[in-house]
Amino acid sequence: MARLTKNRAGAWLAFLQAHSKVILSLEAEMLEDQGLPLTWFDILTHLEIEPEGKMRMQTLADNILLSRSGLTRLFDRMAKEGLVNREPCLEDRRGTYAVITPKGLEALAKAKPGHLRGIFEHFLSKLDDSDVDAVQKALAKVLRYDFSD
Amino acid sequence: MARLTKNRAGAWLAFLQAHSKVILSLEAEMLEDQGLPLTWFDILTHLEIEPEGKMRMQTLADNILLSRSGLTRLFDRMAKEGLVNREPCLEDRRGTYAVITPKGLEALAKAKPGHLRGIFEHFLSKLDDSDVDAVQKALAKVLRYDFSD
DNA sequence: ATAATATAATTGTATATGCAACTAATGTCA
DNA sequence: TGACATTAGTTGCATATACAATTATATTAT
Repeated sequence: MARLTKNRAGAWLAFLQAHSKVILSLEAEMLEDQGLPLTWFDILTHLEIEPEGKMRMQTLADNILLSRSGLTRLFDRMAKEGLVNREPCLEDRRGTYAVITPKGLEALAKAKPGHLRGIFEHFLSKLDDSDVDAVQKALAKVLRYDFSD
Repeated sequence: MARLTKNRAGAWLAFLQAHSKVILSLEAEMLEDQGLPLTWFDILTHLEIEPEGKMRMQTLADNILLSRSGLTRLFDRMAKEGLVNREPCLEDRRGTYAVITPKGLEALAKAKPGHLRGIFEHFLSKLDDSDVDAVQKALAKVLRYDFSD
């Protein structure tokens, strides 16, 4: 294992702290301005990009990194607000589709611009183009699947 | 507001996903190998670096980004395991010091090498020196306090 | 074809966390 | 100095999440 130099420790700390700072801001703003928890926004976003606005529960849970039971409850809460709905899955009758409703699409459309503005305000606007490229390139390596894992 | 180019979106997504991936791995390993939740490790680390191994509850809560009530309960759980203790604060009798115990120091010392190894394995080892510098520099800008906020 | 196994989603239960209310101590200002 | 506001910490209550068990359906092996 290589040495933990000052630069490496600095990069790691900056990574942790920057994430906390930015996410806390975005969460607070989303809740304040739209009355939506960020997880709700996340779900709506994932459903919207699907061709028919629907996705299997399991896949959705994987996408947002939540346990299946966690998703079940979260989804219940969102359904109670009319933002999403369950639909039986005909191909596999064990399964359920998570579907975004018109009201969900509307809430998402309303929330998106502010969220995007927040991402700029708290993150992107602080970086010049070369920073953006460097961060993207470096963190893509972190994400890359590695056989030695 | 500037345009959301493909590169910018990519950097933002990589940032989110890299953080999730790395933190989930580190959390799982810490719990698996040491029986410590990562938040516990965090608390112990913050206390250890204090001159006398102690810190006011409020300050500690701020440092680990937890509500005061959240810390009260978390600290109770850790105290029940003997890793930390409360001490009255003589200068301000409303206050309480959070103190790390010998057992806490021991647990921390035992857990540190593995955690460090994890940070290398999941994050630092994927980056070359120029990545490290670039990430550190870019994310330091994100953290910088900005008067236009 | 059928028995054994695996998978999708939900539910029971335990844990973790935040907000608001509360208590005790401190600070302030008129 | 003494009433009022502020601060530190804890507790009651509501919410969010995970793990294990459960139910219903699908897949596999013989």
